[in-house]
Parts: sequence; C-alpha cells; structure tokens
Amino acid sequence: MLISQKSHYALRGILELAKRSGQGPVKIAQIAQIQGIPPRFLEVILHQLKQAGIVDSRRGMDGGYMLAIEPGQLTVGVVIESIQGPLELLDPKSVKNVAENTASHRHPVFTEFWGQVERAISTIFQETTFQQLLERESALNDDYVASYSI
Amino acid sequence: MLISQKSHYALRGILELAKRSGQGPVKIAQIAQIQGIPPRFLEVILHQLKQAGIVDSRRGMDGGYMLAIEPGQLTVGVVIESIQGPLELLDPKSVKNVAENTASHRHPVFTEFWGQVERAISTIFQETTFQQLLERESALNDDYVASYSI
DNA sequence: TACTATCTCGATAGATTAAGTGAGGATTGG
DNA sequence: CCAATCCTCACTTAATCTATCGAGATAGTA
Repeated sequence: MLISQKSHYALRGILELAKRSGQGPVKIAQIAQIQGIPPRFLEVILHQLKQAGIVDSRRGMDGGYMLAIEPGQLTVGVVIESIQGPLELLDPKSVKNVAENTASHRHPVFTEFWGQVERAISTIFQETTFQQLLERESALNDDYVASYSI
Repeated sequence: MLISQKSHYALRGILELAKRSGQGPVKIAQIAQIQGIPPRFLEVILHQLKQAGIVDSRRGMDGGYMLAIEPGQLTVGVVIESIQGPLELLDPKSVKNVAENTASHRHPVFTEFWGQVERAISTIFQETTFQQLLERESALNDDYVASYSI
C-alpha cells in the first residue's frame, strides 16, 4: 500500500486539528473518538508529528494538541512524509545496485518511469493544503444538505 | 510500498520478453539470469502472468515464455494489476465503513483526494506501453554511447 | 519407449513490516 | 498532593511479501 493506515490516521487527526485551529489545545481522546482512531495509537502518531514540527502540545489539565503550522501552509505531503518517510516507488534492488555501483544503468527505463510517477504524486501532495481540504469539505457538505432540501 | 518487488520483477521480465517479441519462446532461467531475478520466484510470476493472459508458454526442450500481447498494446498498468491487483490508496477503514453503511460520508474529502491521486497514477500506468519503454531504452542507450564518443 | 528439459501448481517456510498495546514516567494546573 | 494529560520505549501480534520446495505434466528426441 502506498499510504499506511498510520498516515491515514495522521491526516484525519490533523484535519480535525485544522478545524479547531486557533481554539486552543484539543485532546487525543477527543480526536480519537470523533475520527474512530485507536487512542493509544493516535498518541504515538501525534507525538511523531510533534517531532516533525507539525503540531505543538501542552500537558496537564487543559492540555492537548494544536497545529504548529497554519492550515493554509500545511500540505498533505508534509504530513505523510513525516509519518512514513519519502515515497519510494523504485525497485529496491535497482536502488541497491546503484548504491553498489553495480549494473547501475541496467534498468534506466524504469528509473525514468518511476520518476515520472513519483513527480505526479508529489505534485498533488505538495499542492494540497489542509485549508483547501476544509473548504472542500464545506462545499461537499452544502451539496449534501442541498440534496435533502430539494 | 506502492509497487511490490514482485511487480518490479514482472515488469522487468516482460520487458525482456518484449525485446525478443516474435523470436520464439524465452526460458525462465535465461530471463532470470539477465535480469537478476530469483529463478524459482520468476517461475511463479510468469505463471501468474499467463493466467492473466499476458504471456503464453510452451513446455519441453524448446519451451519458454513469450508475449501474448503486442508490446504496443501491453501497458505497464495491466501487468501491475495482474500481479498485485488494483491500486488501493483509500483508507481501508473508510472503505469498510462505506461497505457497512456506517458513517459512509465521514471522510468524503479524503475519498475525493485519493481519487485524484489514483487517477493521476492510473493515467500514467495506462498510457505507458512496453513498446514505448523499448524505444525509450534505445534512446537512453544512444545517449550513453554518445557520451563516450564525444 | 525412455530420457531430458521445461513449464505447472500447490504448499509452506522465513523475513519484513505494520498495527496496536502496555507500563510507567514527566509535566501542568489546581 | 492530586488528577489529567502528554511522553517514551519496548513489546506483541498479525499480515504481507519474498522466496523456495517438491512432485507432476508435457513436449521433443533418440
């Protein structure tokens, strides 16, 4: 799978934080319940996102997590990369061969091909901000409501 | 990983067959050696590709595998899908929720987003034929030779 | 017929990765 | 001091992927 479950959780968690951006810390338990994420696992995930500088946290009674980056500046790509590292589409064996300088141009066609695919994906990842996702969600929600009032 | 090692092997194996398209059957052992693929594993892979109708085989002394589809008609996408099934980028939990009709429109934004990504990838996969890869390889090879003769 | 080279096919072992849990520690505010 | 919350590392379990095995079927050949 290109995107791990963990990354999906991270994206949904961040979206939830983005919704409450500027309204103080949000608790893990709360996010976990709303989004249906195992709370302990979300703990691990948010901690990892903190190390990456994407979120901030506060401990104690009124603690919780909040975005460290504005929703308009935070892209899907940054979140995914901070959870599962850079995308790796290339044949691992080819990569290893290149590293070992053995038959490094044995599959140049595929190297080029995967580069193309990776650029296509990265472009979308880097162009999509959480601001946009929120706006899109509002729009979808309006449609949904509209379909009932007709 | 989006693309399994097995798929990479399959692509390289098929490329090798495409090179020899119309020249009779090619043996597993031969392909395996040229491309550095574990022979017994390649056996499994080619067999699977045969079930999918992508290659044909002949047994016995002068046996081996050959393409069942012309290189110009055979796309990277078809090969990959026949090895690892359709791409699945969506959050498996969301998919399950939809199936169970529970909170089916809980993450519509991400559903839309992953659809976008998937279309971008599928487009490249479906537009790239092995004919094109072969032509590109020739071109790259010419460049390589040229860089020595300058 | 016997023999050899090759594909056929199901089973399975081993390695790697992902998902999720446990237990106790540190910090904050009251 | 106490309670709520995040922090951290280590661990288990489950799933998946990679690769191999062994016995069989088929085709050509002497």
